[in-house]
Amino acid sequence: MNELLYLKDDQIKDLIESIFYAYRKTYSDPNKVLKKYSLGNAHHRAIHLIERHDGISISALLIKLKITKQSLNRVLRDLVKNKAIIIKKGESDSRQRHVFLNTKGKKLFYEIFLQQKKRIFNALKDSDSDSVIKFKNILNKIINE
Amino acid sequence: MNELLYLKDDQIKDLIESIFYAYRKTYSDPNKVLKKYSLGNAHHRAIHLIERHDGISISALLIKLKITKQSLNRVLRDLVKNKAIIIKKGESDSRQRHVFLNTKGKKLFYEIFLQQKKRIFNALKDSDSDSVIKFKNILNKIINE
DNA sequence: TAGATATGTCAATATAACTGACCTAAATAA
DNA sequence: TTATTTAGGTCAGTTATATTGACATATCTA
Repeated sequence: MNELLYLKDDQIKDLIESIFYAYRKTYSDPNKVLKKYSLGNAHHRAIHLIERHDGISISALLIKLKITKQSLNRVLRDLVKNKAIIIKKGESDSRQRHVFLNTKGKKLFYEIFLQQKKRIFNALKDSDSDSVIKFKNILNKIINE
Repeated sequence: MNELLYLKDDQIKDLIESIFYAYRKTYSDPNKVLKKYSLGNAHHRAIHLIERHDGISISALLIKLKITKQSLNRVLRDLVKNKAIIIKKGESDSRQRHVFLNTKGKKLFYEIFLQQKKRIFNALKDSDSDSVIKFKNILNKIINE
């Protein structure tokens, strides 16, 4: 199958490199904001997931973040200290904890997100919806492969 | 401009999340291989760049990796110990060092690359070249934004 | 009631980065 | 030629983020 130009080894090497750069740039944009709040990338990823999944449980966070509960605990402790999140006992199952952004956390999330959004928005604004759909599609294929 | 569906905040949040997952998956595939050689992700990124830019200088590596020379030095020392690279003095400017993969390094690179290639190849093999071109295009726009 | 589940925590360690200070050798400009 | 800049190396200490392993506590379920 390697006869296709875009599937030659060198093209795939380039893509692998580009995926790294796209990740690094997208996730370093908010560093100044994070520093202002004395938070790091680990906190950023947690905040992102909590915003996307309001009331997410600890175990669900662990699965998405793929870190140990000891690591997650440090991150959540910092965020509680920072008054960015609140953790509530589950109602149906009180062993579970559900994590929510509070007002300060939401403000923080949007401050972070704004930095990242700029880059993505500017990259996409001149592309047609077909390009964007194909982009998402391939990204998802890479993830789910 | 926010009236376009694919540029709504939630869509952009999804994309930012997907970029992270695509990076994480692509770069965790070779972990078993790396562990076998007692190397980590830092070594992987260096090896990748050295393969792509044979004879690259220390300063060029520093710029691409965006790490300090103290960090890079540790990585290169490990790779020299591992007999994966050789470092030669520059001919025209003997202050400079040029880094090359040797036979063992090339073998190691391809072993690592094979793991990553599988994922990318399978993700792309059913896409037409137009999709792949658009994918690359947007990835590059994100990087160069 | 016994066992499984969800979570928390203590302690030690690893990895990969950082800052800051200082050093050598070689190239280049005054 | 001397002074300065450049390319790179190194010592020491620190930080961020993760790990493993052991153990504790509620709470749910069979």
